[in-house]
Amino acid sequence: MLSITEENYLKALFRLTCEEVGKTDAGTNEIAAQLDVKPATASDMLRKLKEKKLIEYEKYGKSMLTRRGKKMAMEIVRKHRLWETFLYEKLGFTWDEVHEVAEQLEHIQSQKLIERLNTFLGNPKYDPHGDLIPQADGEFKLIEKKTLNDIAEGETCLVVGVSDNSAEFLQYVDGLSIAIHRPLKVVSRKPFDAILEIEVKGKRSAISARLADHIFVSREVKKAAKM
Amino acid sequence: MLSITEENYLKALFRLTCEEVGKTDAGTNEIAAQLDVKPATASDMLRKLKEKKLIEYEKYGKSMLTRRGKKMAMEIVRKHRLWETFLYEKLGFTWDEVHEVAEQLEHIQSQKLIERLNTFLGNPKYDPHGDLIPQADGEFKLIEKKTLNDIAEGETCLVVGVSDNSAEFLQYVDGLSIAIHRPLKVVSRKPFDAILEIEVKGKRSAISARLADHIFVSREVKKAAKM
DNA sequence: AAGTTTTGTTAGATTAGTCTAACTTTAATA
DNA sequence: TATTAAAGTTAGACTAATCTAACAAAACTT
Repeated sequence: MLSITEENYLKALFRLTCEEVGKTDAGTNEIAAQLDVKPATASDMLRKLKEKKLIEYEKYGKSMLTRRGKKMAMEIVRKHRLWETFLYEKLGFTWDEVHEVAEQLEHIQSQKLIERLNTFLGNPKYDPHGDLIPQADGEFKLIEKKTLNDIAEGETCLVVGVSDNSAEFLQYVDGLSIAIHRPLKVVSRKPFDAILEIEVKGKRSAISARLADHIFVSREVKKAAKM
Repeated sequence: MLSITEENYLKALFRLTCEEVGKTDAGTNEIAAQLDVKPATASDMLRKLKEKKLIEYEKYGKSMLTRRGKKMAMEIVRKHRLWETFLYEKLGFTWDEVHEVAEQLEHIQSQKLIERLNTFLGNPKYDPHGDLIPQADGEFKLIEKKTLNDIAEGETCLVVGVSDNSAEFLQYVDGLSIAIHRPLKVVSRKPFDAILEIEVKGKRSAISARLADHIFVSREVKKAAKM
């Protein structure tokens, strides 16, 4: 049985090294920053996780999850996202409120609970942020993420997620009516000052390219149906 | 903000000193036993809780909650029982399974979560064990508990709760078809060997007076309707 | 009332997770 | 390549919660 702290290290490693295509390992400082602890603390814990064969790690080297560590990390991420879905769908929490509470709920130990919750929610595939929920059998499809910056002028896309889960950011995008599974049109872009003009639900706003980089989108929407 | 351990001490004190009429304070050994720690450990923590003005305690004396400590303890008990109700009502957990998981869920910190959960469950008054759920405003009606041993031969009563939440006990009473809000008839009793013959849902069983002491019952049921 | 048992406390050790400060290794750059 | 900067580690200290062992106080019991 892992401690809550150990679970958090595995989750951080999963986010940093597995979730996106291309990434494979993470440095100690990067891991420490993700968990908001000092590098010394992370260094120590990485040594312990290596002992437990949950990560691959050599002194002064980068870290990555072992098969076993990845499996456990995905179970935690699965719990986190199922709880987020519960809070959003059943208790009416908003997009930006769910993360903080799910950070606590994800550590509840009960196999039965999580499977019942999954059934209760109707086997959801995505959480309220549009992130894929790992399945009980360990299945998890990696998605090549495309951001708002990849969308050409005049094109409409579908928002599928965000890469910044801070309450500040989530509230900000909510203020622009940006939401999961909602179409978004890139009206125009000014590359040199890096500002995009966008339209969501008939409402136009400006967004910086730096922020647009945190908004993941999927396929173009040819017929901007219910905008 | 209290630690999980501190919350558990407050909850133990609430159970031992507040929940039933008559009880007002608890000894160190009793508290240690409730929490499954050594008396030395409890002694130390009682000193700390006194520092924080959550309990009244003097060296070598008995302990009781202060007004502030009691309020916090009741919030934890409220959370515990709301989660038990959720697990039972919404996720189909059985009577004897809910306690263990609720022990973890009760420590989740989110005012909003617990109020939304309460609404979602339709403002329940009792948990699946028949125990009263403390209300958000701090209201909590003490109930004079009457046990199966207080019921005369030939009389029928209504089961309202149990005082032993161990999985073993809950499974045992479940095996006798004893359940909350279900009528139970005391067919006969043999005072000297302390065995009661009871009838639930037309099924007769024998139960020792020692175990009967852990089964709380309410008013007699004159017409044993749907037995 | 004296002795014994029960109850409760104190002291010192242990573990997990964190920190700071000092040090080492690796990478970047002039 | 020599120096500097960045990244990472080690050592030592701290806190919270626990334990065991030894001690002290209170409560029974003749």
